[in-house]
Amino acid sequence: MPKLGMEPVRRKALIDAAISAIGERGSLDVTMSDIAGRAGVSSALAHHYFGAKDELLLATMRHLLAELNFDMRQALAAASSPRTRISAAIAVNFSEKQFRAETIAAWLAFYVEAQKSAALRRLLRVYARRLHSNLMSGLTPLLPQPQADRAAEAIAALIDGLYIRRALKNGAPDAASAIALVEDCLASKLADQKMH
Amino acid sequence: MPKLGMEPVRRKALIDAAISAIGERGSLDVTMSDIAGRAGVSSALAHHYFGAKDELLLATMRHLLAELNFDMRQALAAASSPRTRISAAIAVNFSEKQFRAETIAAWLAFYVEAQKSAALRRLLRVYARRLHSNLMSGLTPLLPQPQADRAAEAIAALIDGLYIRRALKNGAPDAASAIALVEDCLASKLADQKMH
DNA sequence: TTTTGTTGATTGGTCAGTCAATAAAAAATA
DNA sequence: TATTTTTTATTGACTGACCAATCAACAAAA
Repeated sequence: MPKLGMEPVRRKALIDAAISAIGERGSLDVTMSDIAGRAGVSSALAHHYFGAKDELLLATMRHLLAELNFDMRQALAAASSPRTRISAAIAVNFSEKQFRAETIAAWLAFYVEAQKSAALRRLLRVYARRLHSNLMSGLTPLLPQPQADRAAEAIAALIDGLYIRRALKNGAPDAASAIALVEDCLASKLADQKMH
Repeated sequence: MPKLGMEPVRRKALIDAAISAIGERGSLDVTMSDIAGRAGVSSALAHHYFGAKDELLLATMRHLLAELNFDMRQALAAASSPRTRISAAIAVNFSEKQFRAETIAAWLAFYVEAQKSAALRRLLRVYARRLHSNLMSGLTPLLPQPQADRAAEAIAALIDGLYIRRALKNGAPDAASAIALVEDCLASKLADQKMH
């Protein structure tokens, strides 16, 4: 039985600690010491494994993105029809794991930071493109191309908007009503199409 | 002719400088020196008039809010029917003056900061409530209460979402397509209602 | 004995906020 | 009007705190 090195363990712990710290503070200006402290190690060690703060933050964002992507694939795999694919793609963003004060705050903070960091901006664009294409895979069978495209755009904007607005409220996030709002908008668009 | 004191002049200049600095950097971590420098004064003077950085930032947010409010009143006054009131309330958010990279970045940064600062959070809630009620004044004559409420919620979230997504793109903001997207969503909802 | 893991101490830089000093304008006084 | 006094406007220089990043040293495994 090969003993694992400490590196992956520490990296994971530090990334988790970073999410927690960012979520609590609500922004990216958390100190390496704070993050390292939460992970139970010294700040020197965080530097040892990640080199610089930017890298740790970037890795953290990548982690968030990867988790969302994983959940998304899983949800889509379970959906059998185009219509359920759309709903699945929407629901993932408001799942128990994603739609938490901590995660929401982190996403938001990264959005802001993306204006400074080209690397982050690139990552967020990847996410945007993926969401769009996932939505499109369900929408194109139901709507003509231009409408489908516009619907996907609207849904994506709605999701981001609900995230940002959620950040202003206090108390536990209400995923159900958020989903209902998006679904309602989608239903309108689909019904609208059928009329003609 | 009473000579005006310098105070209001400096305050205005510093607030403008703050917006410019925040917009350029894309976040609130701008230095007092930077802001003061843009306004052509020393950082000591900025402290003299505003006391602390927080206060300057708060005043800046208040300024942004007041301007939006002013534009909104003007736009609503020119609208004669409920339907045009809704469109006016939407369009203001994407007007030449509001929907600029600089202003968008500042709004976004303030949203994030609001998670730390209760005072900012309160201000943003005022804005949210105002937008909601302005939208409702146009929506209630056209939709039953619960649908109107939901539509207002959706429109508000869409606007915020389009702001945040806009911040990720580069190049000039495309107000026209943003408005079209929101209007399209609204049209769907109104048509949807008529069907029943 | 080499590699891996870990830290305390240190450094260099940045920045908010303070303060004493100065200049300029206004008001009060002679 | 000419003068002193007070108020307003402004700054350079400084301080105290904080923090990312480095490094030499130590411990523990391999």
